[in-house]
Amino acid sequence: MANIQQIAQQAGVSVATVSRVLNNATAVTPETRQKVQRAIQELNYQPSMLGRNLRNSESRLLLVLLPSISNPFYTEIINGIQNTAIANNYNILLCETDSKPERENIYFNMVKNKLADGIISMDPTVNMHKLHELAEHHPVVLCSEYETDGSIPYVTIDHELAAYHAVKHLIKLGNEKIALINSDDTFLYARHRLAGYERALQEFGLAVRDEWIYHTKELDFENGVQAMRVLLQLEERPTAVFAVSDTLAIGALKALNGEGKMYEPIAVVGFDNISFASMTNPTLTTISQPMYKMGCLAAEMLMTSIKGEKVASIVLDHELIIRESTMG
Amino acid sequence: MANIQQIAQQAGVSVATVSRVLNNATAVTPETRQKVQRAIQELNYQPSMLGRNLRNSESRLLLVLLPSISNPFYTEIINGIQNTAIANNYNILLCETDSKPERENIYFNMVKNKLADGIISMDPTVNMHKLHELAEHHPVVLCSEYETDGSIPYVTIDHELAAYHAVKHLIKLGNEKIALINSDDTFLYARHRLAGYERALQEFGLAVRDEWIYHTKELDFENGVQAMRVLLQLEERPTAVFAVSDTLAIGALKALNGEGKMYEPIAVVGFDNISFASMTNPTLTTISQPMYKMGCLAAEMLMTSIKGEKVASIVLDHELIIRESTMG
DNA sequence: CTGAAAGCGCTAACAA
DNA sequence: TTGTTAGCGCTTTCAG
Repeated sequence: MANIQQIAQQAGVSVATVSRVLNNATAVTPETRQKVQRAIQELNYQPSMLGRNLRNSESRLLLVLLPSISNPFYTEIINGIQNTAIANNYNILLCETDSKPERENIYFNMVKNKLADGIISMDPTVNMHKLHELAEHHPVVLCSEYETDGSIPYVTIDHELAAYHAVKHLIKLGNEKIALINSDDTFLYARHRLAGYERALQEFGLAVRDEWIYHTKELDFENGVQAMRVLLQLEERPTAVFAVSDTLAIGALKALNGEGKMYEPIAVVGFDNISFASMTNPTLTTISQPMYKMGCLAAEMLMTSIKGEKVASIVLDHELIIRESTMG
Repeated sequence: MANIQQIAQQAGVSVATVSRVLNNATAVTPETRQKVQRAIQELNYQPSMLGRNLRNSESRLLLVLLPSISNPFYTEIINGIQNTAIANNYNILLCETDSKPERENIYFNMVKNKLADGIISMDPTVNMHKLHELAEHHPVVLCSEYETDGSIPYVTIDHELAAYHAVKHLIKLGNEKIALINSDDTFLYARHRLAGYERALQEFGLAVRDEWIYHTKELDFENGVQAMRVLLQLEERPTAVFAVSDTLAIGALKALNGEGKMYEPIAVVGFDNISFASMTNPTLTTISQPMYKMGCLAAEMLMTSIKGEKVASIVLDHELIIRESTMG
């Protein structure tokens, strides 16, 4: 692979001139430009980003941290991030942490090392302490995650309100025994959704019973199946379930299609509106987050932050999508 | 962020010595090492990958090209790639092309530019001509894709044989009218699966009818719904369907749960064994590819190729997973 | 065992 | 308008 020296030689100019043509910064005579461009053609030259980045100390690469790409929730967000980044001549790097601190570290170091210009974290399992440390000297944005007290800018929805709406919908349908399939409540979103669930129940004078609140370790389908099975065993069975993730809700539907068949139907509401949610039987009522938009905004915020400007956090609206799983 | 100079100064040694400590290549006196390590601690130093990479002209980054992360088929493969890469001190960069040539180009350039050391392509829509051009001078591996005549090493299963097994299973169940929901047959895997479908039918003296072969543009659920609807309209309705992707098959099941209810049940076989496949109603019979292993092997092959060694292509075994969708 | 210095490919300040 | 040159942060040869 040719370098800028060879192009200069081939074109009979200096490397500075080649660089000028490359970045069309200052004026170059049309003839000179021609000569250089021909040389570039002939040697099939591609400027080395490594050299350029080292010199400019920027990489135009954005890191996107997520626990796992297996949750389809992230798909649309990533689309938004990617389109926005590319439109601004940035590229993104998808980084799966698998919730492992070592991996997280690798990616944090890439930012510290200038191998990437900034980071968008969508990982609820992230080490917030380390992230704050990183954020002191490097651009960081939280997407769909946030910290109330935090100094790191975020884009999210109001999880408490969304959960409240979901549960209120179930109450309006006449349900009085409503279970919650929640994830690990070390996560802020889990605590907020729990709060929304409780607020809705209390507002309508309904009982909040511990045995109706199930915590899962992860968000896979199987966890939802498991949770629903336990709820079905209860002496006092709930008549409706709010799951904090579509993947869990779909697992719950699966359990209802199996052992649940012998009981009265149970209404289910999920969260995220993943594409599979309209493929299940019954189709799934769920909360839709503006995922694409969240991604776009997160990318914009990060790029603004890279420019050295301050950015403000954003809270977006959600929407309740009513489908068959709450239609009896 | 401190650089190697400052560490050298702080420790009262030369930059060369700092570099030696960093890479513990040649011997350094314990005391000197101590001094340097203390300086590194004090200044919270991280060596710049940019500088290091430029000097070594390697990045220890592997690019993984895929059309879209929305197809869950890729999830496990990526896991395999990532685990293998990290175990060998490499990192991966997930690159969604969205089947757009411009994006493809961006990523190819990253390799040409030495911003990445090699590329694993899982994108059936990739421009093979350009990929070959890239492969002349840079390490490239195909995963789950391949070219018969190609000079690029690949890891895959035998798509023709797998399709043959899937269709044979349907025939053994007594089906004589078997439809195929295929993707765009500009893709090699689509042509191979078609060939397997035809071979099975012919072997049992069954008709291959054009109207039973449906081509979809993409692999989303909706395309499967659409395809099944069309097949249900047919005067001579098939009694079984083989879809070349679980996403399509799940869409087909959806259609069968809807308008298909009025007809006799239709058996369905998918392809890939994505995690959703056991969540549908009925659960989906499908071909399972050893995805995790494919990912591991692809990564190993690429790293071998980066070392400058030759690598041979690999064909792995598949497996038929029988579930409810072919159990009447 | 350690240090001085060259150089990876590029950009930009300065000079001509 | 164009060329010369320093330097981004690092590794590695070559001397000492």
